[in-house]
Amino acid sequence: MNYSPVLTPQSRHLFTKLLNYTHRKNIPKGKSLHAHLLKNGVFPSCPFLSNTFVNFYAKCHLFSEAHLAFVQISYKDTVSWNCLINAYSQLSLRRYSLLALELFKKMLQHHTLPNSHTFAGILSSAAMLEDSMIAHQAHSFVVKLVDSYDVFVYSSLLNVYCKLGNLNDSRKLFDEMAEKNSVTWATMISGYALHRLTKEAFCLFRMMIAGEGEGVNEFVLTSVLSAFVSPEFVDIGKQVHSFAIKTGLLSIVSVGNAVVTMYAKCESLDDAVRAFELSIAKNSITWSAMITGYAQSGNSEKALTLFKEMHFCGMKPSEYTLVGVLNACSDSDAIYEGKQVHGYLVKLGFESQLYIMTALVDMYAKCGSINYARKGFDYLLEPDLVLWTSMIGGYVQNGDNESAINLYCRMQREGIAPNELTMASVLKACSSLSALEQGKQVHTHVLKNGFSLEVPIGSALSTMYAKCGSLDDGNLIFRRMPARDVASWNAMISGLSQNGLGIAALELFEEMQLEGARPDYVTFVNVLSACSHMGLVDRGWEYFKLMSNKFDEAPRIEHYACMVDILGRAGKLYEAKEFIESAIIEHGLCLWRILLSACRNHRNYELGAYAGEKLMELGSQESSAYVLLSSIYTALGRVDDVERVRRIMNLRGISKEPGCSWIELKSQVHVFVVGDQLHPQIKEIRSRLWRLNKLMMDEECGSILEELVLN
DNA sequence: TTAGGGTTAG
Repeated sequence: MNYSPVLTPQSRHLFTKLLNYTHRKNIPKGKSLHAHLLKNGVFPSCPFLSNTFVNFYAKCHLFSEAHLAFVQISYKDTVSWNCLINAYSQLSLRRYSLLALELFKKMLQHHTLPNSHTFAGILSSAAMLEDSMIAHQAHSFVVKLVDSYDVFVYSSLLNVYCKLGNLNDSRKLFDEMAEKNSVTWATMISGYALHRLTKEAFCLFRMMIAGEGEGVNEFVLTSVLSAFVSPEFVDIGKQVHSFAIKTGLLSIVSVGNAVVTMYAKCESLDDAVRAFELSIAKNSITWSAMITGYAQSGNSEKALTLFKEMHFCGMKPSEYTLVGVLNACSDSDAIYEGKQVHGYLVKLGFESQLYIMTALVDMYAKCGSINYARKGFDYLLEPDLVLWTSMIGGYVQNGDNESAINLYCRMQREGIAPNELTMASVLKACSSLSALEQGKQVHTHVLKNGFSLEVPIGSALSTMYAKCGSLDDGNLIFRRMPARDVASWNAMISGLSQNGLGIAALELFEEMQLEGARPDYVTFVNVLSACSHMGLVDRGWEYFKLMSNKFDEAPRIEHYACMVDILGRAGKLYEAKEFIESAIIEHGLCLWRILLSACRNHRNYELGAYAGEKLMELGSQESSAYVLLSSIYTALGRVDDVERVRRIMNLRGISKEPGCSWIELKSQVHVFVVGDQLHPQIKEIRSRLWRLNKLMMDEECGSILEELVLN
């Protein structure tokens, strides 16, 4: 219906007032005016004013009142619908975007023709929901109904295609747009930034400033700065920073925040700190950006200190700040501080917030308090996929692989689709349990969900098969992976080595180098461990030296341990002792422990006693070391020393933990603890073991037998 | 003289 409003001077006065109340979100005054007009019967006859009231309530987020005012309009026009649709769209929240789309459908059912204002809102809801069907449908409407010069609608279209990842469509639209303004430029630049097309984003920014920088505002600057997320872009980031200083735009707080974030992401922490300190107007985002910057660069303590400072400055933390600081606690194993932050955020009423709960669960899991993590998980009635994945990953990190798999099964029963990280964690749980059947089932889920063999799924799958002893399957997956990261190589090398195929493991390491992949410290642990299993002393030395000479990797305790193991297994016990004593590394405990075992295996009790005494001197807490030492003294007939070792063990409160082992057969896990008789077939198993032992004895595998009997 | 688009912290 066409209606040309004719307002009396008095109505115009009231209307101006209402606009003012809407702008200021002055709810009491607006409501009182509404009541006044209703009482005097002025306004039902004037749709123009009615729409303005719908708009007033909607903009003040009083949606029930807005709806009431809306249904009371006898002749709803396009504007009446637009007021509600756009108020919902502007909230940028999923459920409100869905409501906006619902309203749009009803609008069409009521035969009300949408216009450019409608599409601006509908397209931003489609962008929020990343709904490509709605975007395309709206686009066809736009072509039919909207003037191609309408910069609002076309910027909105540009935005939705950017959010959907159709950057080529967006750019085509951008180039074809007859009229562009700063919003159009900012949208296109942020689209590139969002999809990590840094060069394209910067190129567009330069095109914009080549036109003498007209229209460059805080939105354009924050968009382009958000594209610089790794160290190689810090120089162009600095250029944009200088531009912001020259144009005076740096005084706008969002620009300052984007500069701090940019330097932090580019790992120029000093520059980030300087930008933070020079910020005149800091808001909660500025503090969050710096705290997160510290946390992500491993400076957890500084992150925590800054969080305290923020509190003293009277600045209230936002959910982002809290997530940042909780991550800092996780990374530095700061459970005490983490609990304090937990108490604080409960006080602030943030405990039901999903991202915060995810960070809390993550923090407790990483700090080893898996039960607290689970409590947090259970607190939220509707955990999202990230939270499920964090909890499952938390169990895996804490070695509770059964709980990880159980939770994954529950997640499936509840119909929640996993993502790559969920699958990788569950596969890791299967690997650790050597649960091949379970692992195969998870593999079918990987296929069903259509995940590709890229990292991390590909490497988790090949690791699972390799660790469960299915080396052919592991290798098949490994070879089919489109690209392999160092972890994938490591997993396969370690799988081969652990399954007695040391030579194949070393060949794979050579292949890795030929392909130009750079080994890391884990690779060398695997390679050295393969040498150890194969008894390859010279190659062991060769790789140990290669690590620092060619790859600039300083040997860590694990590598020293492998070398002691190599020498020990080969019976080069005195060479091993000298190696330990000349090692430039602290925490020699585990090195002496390995030597002690080697001495026991080679029956060199004198040197074994020397290693054992070193362990006691260093305060070893490992019960097996004391047990071994006392059995060596027993063999040497040194009864007093046996008694001394036992006394020290008691004094230090060290008791022997029972050994435990398990195997999965036909989807059932069989567990064995030293000395238990619980397994239904225990007699049969023991008798078979003794027969095996006898066979090995006949094959002169004396040391292996001794190991079996002693453990 | 009612209704519209884009940014920074997880």
